This record gives sequence, C-alpha cells and structure tokens, in this order.
Amino acid sequence: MPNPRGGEDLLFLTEEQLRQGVEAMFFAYRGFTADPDRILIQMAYGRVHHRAIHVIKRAPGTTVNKLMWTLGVTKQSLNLVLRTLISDGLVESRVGTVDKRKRHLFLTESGRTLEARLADAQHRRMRIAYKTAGPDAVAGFKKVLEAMMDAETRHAYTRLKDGGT
Amino acid sequence: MPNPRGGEDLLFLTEEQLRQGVEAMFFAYRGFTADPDRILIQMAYGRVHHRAIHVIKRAPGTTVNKLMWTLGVTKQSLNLVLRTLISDGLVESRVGTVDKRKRHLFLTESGRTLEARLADAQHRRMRIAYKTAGPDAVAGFKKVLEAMMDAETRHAYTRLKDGGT
DNA sequence: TTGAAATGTCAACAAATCTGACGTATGCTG
DNA sequence: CAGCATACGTCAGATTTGTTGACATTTCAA
Repeated sequence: MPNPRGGEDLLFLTEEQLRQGVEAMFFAYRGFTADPDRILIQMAYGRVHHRAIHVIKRAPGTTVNKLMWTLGVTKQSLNLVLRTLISDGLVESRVGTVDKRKRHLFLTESGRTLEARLADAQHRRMRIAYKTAGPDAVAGFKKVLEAMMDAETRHAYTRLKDGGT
Repeated sequence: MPNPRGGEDLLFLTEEQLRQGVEAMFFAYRGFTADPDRILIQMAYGRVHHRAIHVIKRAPGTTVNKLMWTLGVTKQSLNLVLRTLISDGLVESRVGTVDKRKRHLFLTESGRTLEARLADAQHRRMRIAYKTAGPDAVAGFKKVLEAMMDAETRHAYTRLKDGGT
C-alpha cells in the first residue's frame, strides 16, 4: 500500500499510528515492570531498592552522592533505602581510601543473588519478546527507544551501551 | 557478523543485549512520560488524571466502574480525581438513559483541549523518534512491545488497536 | 417488596517522598 | 592550625497519593 504522494513518512505518521504507539508503550512498560515488582513486594522493597541494586551492580563502588543523583531522590530517601539494604546484608558500604568521607557501595553475595533474580525475571520476558519478534524487530525496537530518550539521557545511555564506565 | 554456530537467536540473546534492552526501556519510558508530566504538574494533576482523560477520550461514555477497572484504582481514588476533573469543567458526567444508576463520562470542550495538549506533547516526541528511526524500525518497535505485554493486556490492546470499541 | 448494583462521600490509615535542621568526620586552603 | 566546604547520616514534620472501611442514595430487577 504505497502512499501516492510518496514519502514513507506520510504513510505511517498518522495520529492513529502515534496513538497506538503510546498505548503500546504504556502497556508494554507495565508488563515490563510487573515481574520484578512481584518479587520486590514479597521483600517489602520498592522500586528505589530495585533501581539502587541495579545501579550498584552496574557501577560497583558508586558513592552515595552519585547514586542519589542517578536515582533522582533526596539523600534522606536514599538513606532509608540504603539502610535497609545494608542491614539486610545485600549492600556493603566501604569507606573510601583516597577520600575517607565517601562511601563506596558494593553488592554482597546475597545482593548479587537478588539482583540476578530480579534481572532474570525481567530478562525472561524480554527474551521471549525478542524471540517472538525476531532480530530485525529488536533492532528497530532499540532504535526507536533510543530516539525517544531525552538528549542527555541518550548520551549517557550510549556511553553506557558502548562500553564506557 | 554472522554467528558461527548459526541461529540468529544466539546472535542477539546475550545477557548484555538483554540488559541493554532493559536500560533502553527504562530511559525511553522516562522520556516518554516527561513531556505530559510537565503539563500536568502545572495543573496540579497527576497521572491518574491523565489516564482518566485519555481513556474517556478513547471510549466516550464509559461508566465509572469501567474506568475504575481500567485505571486499576479504587472507587474512592477515582472519585477524587473525577470530582476535580468535573468541577474543573473538563469532564461531564451524564446519567444513563437505559440504566439511570450509571454515569457516563465524556470530555467537555476544555477536556478535549487538554487531552489534545497532552497527546501532542507525547506525540511530538514519538513522531520524532519514529522519523529518526524509520518505518521498519517502527514496525519492529511495535512488534517487540506487543510481545512484551501481559497476555490479557495484549488481547485488550489488540482489540483496541484493530478498531474495537 | 426486597435485595443487589452503581455511585458518591467521609474518615482513618499507610507508603513513599520531600523539606528542614543538625551532627560528625574528613578534606582543602590559606 | 583555623575555618570553611564536602560527604554522609539521621530525626522530625509535612505532603502526596492511594487504600480500606463504613454508610447513604438512587435505581434496577426478581
């Protein structure tokens, strides 16, 4: 069904297509978070716990300040979360060697275990989605998602993706 | 870079690829909600207001019960939201003709205006992402998103997408 | 008539965050 | 060393947002 006036753009950028995109995004995200959420609820943890664990896993040794910034929460909120994670033995806080004011955060063994459980729950769904949709679809999926991020976020993400620290 | 052991699956289903997908999904969703959120904050509205407006736009005449169910909130929470929307003149509640116990919800002129503003904010970003990524990518994007939904959600979504009421 | 359904509302409670105010340890600078 | 800034931890109070429970009203339906 080629568009008579040419330009593939005109072919798919109808309001209806966009609306569908919005809906798809909404429902997919809900599914995307559902599995780890079930695990977290059992442990009386929230999404900030999840995010914190995730970030510490990705960037071991992060300081409290960086984590605050990354998660976009206040020191007080983060502290509440960190306190439980630490007292539950999932996160370890080591005094900095060069700057003793700083606390560097690491996952403990149990921390890594929980992280793996959470990641698995999320990966399972994503793996199935990827397999169902196929490699080409996945490439398109990522392309659109990247284009949808905020510019600054995209830069950080790209750096992350392409192997930076 | 073909995979020596064949099977395209093996090519892209590495943990690293999955992790990237998770990150991409997270950041993209954040960008995706950022623009309408800015508008809502100004009006002291929350996401439930947004969702309610969205749903009423999509299915004019919905009843309170259906809306409750769709939004996944309690009657009391919804009522709080609806009360403000109605008193702000964005939503109209009409007594049912066949069943007078039911209230059917519609957007007023102002309601449609706000809905359009919110949708525009969201569509703008999506349009740009679509244009940047191209039609093939968009097809893949939707394919993966659909595969990522919960099964029940996907059914509802597909029905919605394919023109059901 | 009588019980159920659909809605509206009040009050108490709960979770998650935020702001503000301090306190401690440490680093840096003159 | 003195003095100020930085990094972190914590307590208290307020807010936001949503929940549960209880109850009233109107209307439907057997």
